[in-house]
Amino acid sequence: MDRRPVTLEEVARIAGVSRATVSRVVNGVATVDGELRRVVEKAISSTGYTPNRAARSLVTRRAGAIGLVLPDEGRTVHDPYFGRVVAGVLPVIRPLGVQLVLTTGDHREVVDDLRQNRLDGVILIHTHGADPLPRLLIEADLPVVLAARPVRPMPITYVDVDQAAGGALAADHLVSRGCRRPATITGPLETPAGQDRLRGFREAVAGHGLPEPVVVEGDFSREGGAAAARRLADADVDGVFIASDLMAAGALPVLRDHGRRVPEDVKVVGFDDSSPAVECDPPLTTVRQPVEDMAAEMARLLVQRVERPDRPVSSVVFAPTLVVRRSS
Amino acid sequence: MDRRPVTLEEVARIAGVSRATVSRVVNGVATVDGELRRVVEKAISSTGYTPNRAARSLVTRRAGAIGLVLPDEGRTVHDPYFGRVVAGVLPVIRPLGVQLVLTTGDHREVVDDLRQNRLDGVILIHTHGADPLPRLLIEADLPVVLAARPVRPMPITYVDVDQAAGGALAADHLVSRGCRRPATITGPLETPAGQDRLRGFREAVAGHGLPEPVVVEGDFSREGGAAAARRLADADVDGVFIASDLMAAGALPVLRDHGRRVPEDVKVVGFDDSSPAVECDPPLTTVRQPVEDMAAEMARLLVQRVERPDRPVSSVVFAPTLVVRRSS
DNA sequence: CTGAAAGCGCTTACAG
DNA sequence: CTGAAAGCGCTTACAG
Repeated sequence: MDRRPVTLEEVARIAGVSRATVSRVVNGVATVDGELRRVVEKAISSTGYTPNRAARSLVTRRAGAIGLVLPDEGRTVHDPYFGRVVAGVLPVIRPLGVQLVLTTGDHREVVDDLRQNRLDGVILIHTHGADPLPRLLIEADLPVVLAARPVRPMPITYVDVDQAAGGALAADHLVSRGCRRPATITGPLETPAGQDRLRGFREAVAGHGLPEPVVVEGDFSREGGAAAARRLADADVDGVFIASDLMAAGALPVLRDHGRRVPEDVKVVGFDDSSPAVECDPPLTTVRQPVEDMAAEMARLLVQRVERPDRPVSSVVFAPTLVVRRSS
Repeated sequence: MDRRPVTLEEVARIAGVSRATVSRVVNGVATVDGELRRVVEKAISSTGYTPNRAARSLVTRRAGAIGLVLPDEGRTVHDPYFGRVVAGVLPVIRPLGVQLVLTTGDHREVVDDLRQNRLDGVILIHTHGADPLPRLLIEADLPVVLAARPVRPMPITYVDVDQAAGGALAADHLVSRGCRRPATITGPLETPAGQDRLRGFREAVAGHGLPEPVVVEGDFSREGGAAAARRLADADVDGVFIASDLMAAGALPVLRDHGRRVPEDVKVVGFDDSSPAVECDPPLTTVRQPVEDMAAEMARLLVQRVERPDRPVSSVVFAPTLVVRRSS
């Protein structure tokens, strides 16, 4: 049994043409004569030929692979968000013959992999303000796409959800449910997501002619949500927009302990539609990001960037949706 | 600014030796003269040389990459288990210069990737009994490691937790907490995990001189757990081993609705130590698999298999541990 | 122990 | 439009 895969050489011999011609057909070069093309295509399918990517890589200096950079901390890998990103990226790149490589956020390694053509570009998820990697990559002019708007403005391609629109969605929903005395537990206010969700919520509340909402700053963590809820438990509010499901999961038991029933006394809307949203009691109404779609778009933008590095950077912002459950 | 990475050629010129010699030093061939080796090493570090993997791949017929095969269903990607696997594999293969490629379970693609040297081997997680992929890979003699013992015995390398020992751990704990009338909600009894957890639990219960436990078959799902709990709610039992946290999360509200307090009236032990275990009310005592360690071992076994395909297949079984929380 | 040389399987100017 | 040929950057028999 022959373990050696079919090569271009063999296809060429069978089709009675040169290797160059087969190569052109494989790569879809338009100038090949129609009849010849047909002969070659038949030879390809009869042999089951697939190009050897190492050989191709060697001459094109393309890896045929993009990287998904995880934070150094294993922490975020556990996040279901991560799986949704993968589910969005894969269907876009597989048909292109591009592989998805998982890599940790070690800066040297990422830059090295890119420089040495082991990776054609990278998708960065969960970068924080202090992370120097985005700027490093921009300065080296290496293809990169961020999964969120960077903390400080920079000439980089990113894909994000319209955070402010998400806050507004929450406000509109609470109002439609009869809330008149709104409050919010925000994310960390030094992050774009924290700021924008608050701004959107505030503006929509004002748009409904309601009083300025009570604002307590949180930190996106379960404990942070619980702490913020303690400060809110005795306030005169009847609806709370909590800027992450995880914080909401921390807040719910606190509200209950203070005798505030959800949704009867106070309605709650979260953000993310992550697993805590479903596992909470009651299950959370929440703002959902179309993560799979966003990830697919990141993959498309990255591939585009790899193929046409000269193109100007462009970013894309997606609209969030509301998932209604029993907490409101 | 020169974007071209340093090549073997340049290092050889700088060190005043042939390319072959540099190659030998890079690959740790022992026969190189000590002095020469030092000169070459200096040239390497002064230039920051890293081998071009496409070129190397082309001649060695090794991809320098292994695949992590996800189930076709995007479903399981969302599982935190997946992230723990990645966190375990990466530290093992990075130092070896091996990449981790994510791929879906399409059989043709997996076999093709392996045959065409785009992947040196694959790790299969979440395969079920009907999945033909493991057998396909064995028959083609392609390197593969399973994340669990296969449903039907086959000559394949796998890494698993000692499921029976996990069941015994649960039994011992319940008994030590004073339970005398045990019950269990099992996994699907056609799976090895379902069978073994039950067997281990039963044997340990018998070993303590207690009566045969009440057994209700479940299916590892939340709803299945709830359904099984309804059949158990009015039984005369004071301790339940539930073979997955997810089922336990479904069972807990049912028990509560039937007026059975956890842990006062009935103690509960789950399995997996997954996120539902923490998010349950009360949080679950549960059997934990050392997933990161197991994943690291899978990576090691796979790399070994790639390097020495002749070696006999061996598998590894890890011991589970008990995580005690408030449900017991 | 070391080097000259062949060759891995492609792509791509360059002629024609 | 097509082919002959060079070349991508390595590894590895093969001599010496």
